[in-house]
Amino acid sequence: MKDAIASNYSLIYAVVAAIPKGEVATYGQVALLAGLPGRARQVGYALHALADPSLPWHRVVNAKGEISLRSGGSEGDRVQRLRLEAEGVVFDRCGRIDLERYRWRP
DNA sequence: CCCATGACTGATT
DNA sequence: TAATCAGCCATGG
Repeated sequence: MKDAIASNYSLIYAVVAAIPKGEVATYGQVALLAGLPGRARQVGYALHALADPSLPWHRVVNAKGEISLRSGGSEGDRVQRLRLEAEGVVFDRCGRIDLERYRWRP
């Protein structure tokens, strides 16, 4: 899977990198902006394959405004929340984000 | 080529 | 608000 940069992933990464600090975007949102409407799943797949710490992937959450847990039992989910809180994003008691308030609107 | 899996979404109940 | 169902498609075996 070395051809990741040769696929639409580049576009996905570009969109993720364009998310303003303190805001979040859903997978569907990223997919749409990346020119892949309805392919939210592939966006998640792309992020799963990603391993770039300089990319603000933590600003990408699912449609419910929750942190998507990934396989592997990584600590990523925990880090994601901490990073978002560090940017001013507030989680409710259920660990969810108010999308109406923090959702990125380009 | 076929099959199973997956950081998902949206409508419906 | 939460749970369920069906649809989406790239990736790997």
